[in-house]
Amino acid sequence: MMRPTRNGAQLITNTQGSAPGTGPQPADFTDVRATNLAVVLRFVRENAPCSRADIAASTGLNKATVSSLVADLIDRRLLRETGLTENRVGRPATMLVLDGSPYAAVGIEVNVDYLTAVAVDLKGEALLSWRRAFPGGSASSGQAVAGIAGVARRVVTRMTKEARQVLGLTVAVPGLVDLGGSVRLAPNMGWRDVDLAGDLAKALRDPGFPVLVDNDANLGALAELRFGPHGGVRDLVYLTGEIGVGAGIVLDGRLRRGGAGFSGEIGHIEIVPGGPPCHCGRRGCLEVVAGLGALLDRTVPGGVSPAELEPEIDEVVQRAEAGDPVVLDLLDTLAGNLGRGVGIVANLLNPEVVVLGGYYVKLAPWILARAEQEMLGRALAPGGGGCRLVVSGLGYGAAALGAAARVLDSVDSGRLPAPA
Amino acid sequence: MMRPTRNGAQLITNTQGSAPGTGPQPADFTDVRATNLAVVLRFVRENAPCSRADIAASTGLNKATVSSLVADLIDRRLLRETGLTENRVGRPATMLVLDGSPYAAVGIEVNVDYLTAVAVDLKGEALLSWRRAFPGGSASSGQAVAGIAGVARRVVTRMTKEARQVLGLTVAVPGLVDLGGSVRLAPNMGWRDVDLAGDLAKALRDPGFPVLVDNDANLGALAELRFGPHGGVRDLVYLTGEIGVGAGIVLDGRLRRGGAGFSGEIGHIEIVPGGPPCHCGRRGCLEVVAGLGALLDRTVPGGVSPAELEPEIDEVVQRAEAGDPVVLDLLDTLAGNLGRGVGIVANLLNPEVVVLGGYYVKLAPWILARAEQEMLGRALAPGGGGCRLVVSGLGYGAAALGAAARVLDSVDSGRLPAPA
DNA sequence: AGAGTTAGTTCGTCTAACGACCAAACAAAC
DNA sequence: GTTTGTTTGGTCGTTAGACGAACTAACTCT
Repeated sequence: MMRPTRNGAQLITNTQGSAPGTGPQPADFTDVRATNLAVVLRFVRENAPCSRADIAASTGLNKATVSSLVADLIDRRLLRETGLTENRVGRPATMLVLDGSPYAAVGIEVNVDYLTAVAVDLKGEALLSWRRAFPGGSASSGQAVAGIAGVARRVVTRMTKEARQVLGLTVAVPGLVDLGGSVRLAPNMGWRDVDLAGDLAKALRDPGFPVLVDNDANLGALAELRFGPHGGVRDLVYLTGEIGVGAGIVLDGRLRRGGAGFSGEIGHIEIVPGGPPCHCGRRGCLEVVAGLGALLDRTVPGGVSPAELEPEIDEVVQRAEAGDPVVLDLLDTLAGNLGRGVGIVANLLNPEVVVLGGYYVKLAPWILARAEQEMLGRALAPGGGGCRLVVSGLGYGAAALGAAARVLDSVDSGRLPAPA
Repeated sequence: MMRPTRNGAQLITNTQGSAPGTGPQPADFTDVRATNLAVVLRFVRENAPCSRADIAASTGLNKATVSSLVADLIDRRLLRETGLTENRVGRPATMLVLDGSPYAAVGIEVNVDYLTAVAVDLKGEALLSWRRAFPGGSASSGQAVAGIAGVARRVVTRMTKEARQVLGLTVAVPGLVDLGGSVRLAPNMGWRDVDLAGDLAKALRDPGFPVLVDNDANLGALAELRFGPHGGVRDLVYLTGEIGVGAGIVLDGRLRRGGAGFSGEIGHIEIVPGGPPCHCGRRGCLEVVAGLGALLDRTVPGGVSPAELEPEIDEVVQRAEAGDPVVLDLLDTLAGNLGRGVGIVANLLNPEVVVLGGYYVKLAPWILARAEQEMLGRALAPGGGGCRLVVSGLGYGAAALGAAARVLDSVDSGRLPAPA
């Protein structure tokens, strides 16, 4: 059997908050070990249950090496042996699966009116999913930090009761988050320059696990990458459909945050020159012509209150289902503008998939086709360069799920818990 | 002294045309060696002349390891020892520099009317720079391949005469190039689905070095990254200013080509809805409102002929220098539209630098300030998220230079020539 | 001359991948 | 049942190569 080719390889580092410009890191044996442990872990995640022999055959690693790596992963309680295979020629194989019981990854999504917390095990299966009211828009950032920390503590104690070790906590915030986990600007929350990652770590008093903060669209993209139906996709853009619109950009399999961490601000791209004014001070931003604010302003009497977005969207859906021509027309216009934004993304980034998330999911029946058609008509590459426009199937907690996925990603890329 | 932190590391592969979806590659000792050889090579490139001790101190590698790695690189004729240091306390250091003499990297830039070939040594210093007329727009793709191959052969024999081994050849093409080096669409050249990389390799009959093809904007970005004055920048966008406008996108230190290789098609983003028609069939594309066609159509009687772009631009420059209000007004409008395009890039990708290349360089005195102001006014992040708009200093052969740089990049990332 | 300082090499240690071999455990053929 | 073949997974010795410590070399300064 042919061994998979070993190409020229290069080491990359993947930490939030590591000193920039330190240049390329040299490699030593521990890096090889970490890489191979991660390779085996990911293989089992994607092919469980599987045997050591399967791993060796598929990855090209030596059988002896695989045995050693698997033993290490079992020591660290990341893998578990299950039963043997039966009714096959030859010695039966002992099957391996991810051990779901000892660990938890926690994600919290902060929003204007509510707060979602999820915990998942190594397999990505949900352990808990809480959603509660949260006066994010009206509270001070200090109060908000206290509130988030409170929820985080409750999740952690719950996990501890289940005898699980928390591997990490990531918080999703709708706004500009820099690479150190500071929230530079979150207009809807009324935040500016809040060191959320630092403050949370302080509030949790040496939690023993990393606390990270990231943009909600970025984490939505990670959620799609891990939990969505996009097998093997390496280039994906996720769009949040809320009052604001944000993009999470994955290229070559990893989030691309830009120089300062502020990539994905598609909501303030000018789509309609001289169009309606945006709260950001400009006009015709994607957000005001394809966000939900514009839609609800014209369908809901008395304007939009962020705290009651969901029932208002539901009303729009009902009226659309009933065939209300005013609503259908507004949705069509929104879809057209959204498609223009997606067209820009397709031309500039050539992703394989653009995923619509947030409230766009509920509106999909009336906007997806038009938006896709608009995108395809605007992309220079024939057929949009292979770009598909699809709807997220992850529901509301997508960013929270992505926040947990970010913790799992750091495990997958070599940051393993120590053996017992 | 503190040793640089070793973060979790992950192996990535970096070949054009490697089978997709093969998953993460496991690492072995040869990968460690290749990585560290590349680390030393890059360090010397950036810090030459330097001693073994310098390398060890800065990279964190052990002195003994550095000695071994340097010996290997000298065997491969990539490094060379120069004189000793003098007048310093302690034993004098033997200084190391890149060995410029044994190798050459070749880049060829194909254009509608001309063809640029450059060869550089390991240091990136130019060995030759040819520019000759080339009936690209009017010839069949077969004739074009023959023409390019002819130039390539002449460059190779010239290099061979200088006792240099050619490490690789990259060809820059203005158009959509897929990940296998096929030109899918090059409107200005009149090409569609030309397997340029394959055809060239065939025409050169087993050349003994890799032949790659890439988009001109992508390679322009690589040229800026390597030869431009942007030390340490990891997120950069390069804009070609020709009749068409293209973008090369570098995020996290590497080109991001998108799912099919078609990223960077900024020229056909709609900037002015309902604006002037573009040859692509749409209206108001960036290319028609900020490309050179629009400018020249209105300043040069009788329209634009691609073959005579340069003198026509020179005339525009002269009239601008003379204060011609019509020209100044047109340039201001162009700058405004360009700035809107750059604003989109800044919002979506948050690069540290956007570099204007091509003929934008000549026009910079009249467009740079306005375009930057427009971009800054459109970026959501304060101060454009740190994004600067600058002018390329590389001159016309930028894409050809970038094509050669791509060859050097593959060396830098571990694809070293074998020892003698 | 001797002390101090810095550069680079040598040597032994250690990690971890690899190849070859082997025992265990089964199915199928006899 | 016995034998044969197949597959799994482990053991053992080899090997690549990074690392640390000790050592030698070559200079400056006093």
